[in-house]
Amino acid sequence: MRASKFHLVTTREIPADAEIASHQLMLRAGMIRKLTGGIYSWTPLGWRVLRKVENIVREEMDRAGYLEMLMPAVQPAELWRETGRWEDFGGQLLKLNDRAGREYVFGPTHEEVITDLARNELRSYKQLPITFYQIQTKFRDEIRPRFGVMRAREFLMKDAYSFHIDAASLETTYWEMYEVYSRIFTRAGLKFRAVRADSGAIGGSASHEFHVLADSGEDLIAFSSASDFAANIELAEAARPAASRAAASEELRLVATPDARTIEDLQSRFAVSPQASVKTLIVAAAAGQQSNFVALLVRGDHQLNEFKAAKLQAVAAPLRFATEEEIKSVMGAAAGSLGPLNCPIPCIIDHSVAQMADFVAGANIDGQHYFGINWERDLPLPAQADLRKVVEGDPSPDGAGEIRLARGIEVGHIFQLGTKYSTALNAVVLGEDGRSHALEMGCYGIGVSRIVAAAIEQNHDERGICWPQPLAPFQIAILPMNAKKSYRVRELAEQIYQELLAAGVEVFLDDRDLRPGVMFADMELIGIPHRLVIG
RNA sequence: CGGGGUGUAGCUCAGCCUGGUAGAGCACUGCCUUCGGGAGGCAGGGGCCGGAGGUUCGAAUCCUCUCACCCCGACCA
Repeated sequence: MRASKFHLVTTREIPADAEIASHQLMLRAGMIRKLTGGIYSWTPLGWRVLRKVENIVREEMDRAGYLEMLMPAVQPAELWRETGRWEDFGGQLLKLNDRAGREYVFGPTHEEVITDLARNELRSYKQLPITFYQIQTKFRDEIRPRFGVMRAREFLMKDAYSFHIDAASLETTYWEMYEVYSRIFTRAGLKFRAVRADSGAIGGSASHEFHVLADSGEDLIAFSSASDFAANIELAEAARPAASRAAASEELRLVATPDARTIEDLQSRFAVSPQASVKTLIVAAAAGQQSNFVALLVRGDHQLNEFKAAKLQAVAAPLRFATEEEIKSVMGAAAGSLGPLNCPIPCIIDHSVAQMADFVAGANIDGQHYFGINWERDLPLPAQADLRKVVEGDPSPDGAGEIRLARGIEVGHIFQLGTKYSTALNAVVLGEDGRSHALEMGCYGIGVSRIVAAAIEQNHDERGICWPQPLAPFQIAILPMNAKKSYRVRELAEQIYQELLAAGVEVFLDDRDLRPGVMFADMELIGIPHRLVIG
């Protein structure tokens, strides 16, 4: 490719609305242009990179024997009503009407369409297992699109769906897909980690996420220093403390703590270590509970894991924190002076709180704390649960090594769906036993366009993008210096360009007759790994 | 959706408080000089100051409404 023919438009200025490195660099390099909120055009340069990712994904999927196809982006509402997701998918679903007023959705995912296809195509267990996939534009009406193509509303996704006669076959393909995904991210030159995950709105049982590791990642992942345990922090369980509770050594006493509203205040003004204090959080209770609110207690140095809390039977899902007014009227004291002693609503305490002795907590009286609280002596031990986020240094839940934390960008997610969609859509096949069986189903996604941004997040420096070689738009740039004045430079550049082209190398000839510094800066910005300077 | 912020040239931003001929740098066009790390000079092109309404002799500037975008939160590949 010749630069003069490639519409390369780079800028020095950082666009004001780009927050993270990948978004800034993609705009500065001229890879993408925003059309409107969360919707982007890919320029010829950006498209080359996107296609690199797409091809790696396609090659590995094909190699595993999965079958590429293409499904419609626009899907009839009836299908979504059949599975209940017309409502359940929520505001993210982009709903459309045609001229007759018929309702459609622009596909955010394709379980409905593929399962409809499967119920019409698949008749016998002999056709199974089978895995279909497509690489296609999806639309999810994100509440808050941000970071360019990292969290766009319209994006390119590889989605795959497998069908099985039984759960064992599903599990086999699931782990096979796990390996295929690992190969894909390895081939793309990315540092990544697979973690156990919540299956969320897609539904199903087992699920893993694949994260590209980057400090700017929106997700926190926890993994073991010694074993292969790895989980999204939402899911990572805190190991039950092994030690038994220390004996009480202090008297219970009420202490005036005016203006001490936070754990930090207690620490700085009353020399109470966060490990010896308890945080009390008031959340809405699930419908039908004896009280409208529940108090959740975690140790002062810990943080509530809102996902774990929302899963508790007694707690309303989604989680809702009580407002200041609600706290005041229910507890009789303001946040900052709350605690388990004389607590008018049910308490649920984290396992680590159950281990505490001689601890400090609010007295449910404004400006007062109890010091020297001991379970079973001063008050009965309430219900316990795993409530907190794991922290660095916790023992790994599988017993091997300790927890480390890292930031990641979710680029892939695999699910064992089971029969959720096949049952809803009545997709069955005949088994060896001559009976109908609901299809066991798995689904597997990769955010193709997100990978481009994630690769930049993980691989850039102050001068620009440093593509892993398999994703680079070109492998080598030829930069002739001052070519206008030297026919030798021009001829040599042209000759080498032709030779590399003939050899099948993706070569970029900068024939723009610019000053050297400009060429160097541009090539470094767009991240061409190799550079041949002719002078 | 809740909270905060911003809309002036393709980009980054001044100007607004205190109303009076719309600006700078980068980018773009032409010419000259320069030429191995984002050059310099000269001459140019480019704006319904987000939109609508109002106040005023006069509005980018003041007022009202509206739209768009960005940031923080819940959601996700």
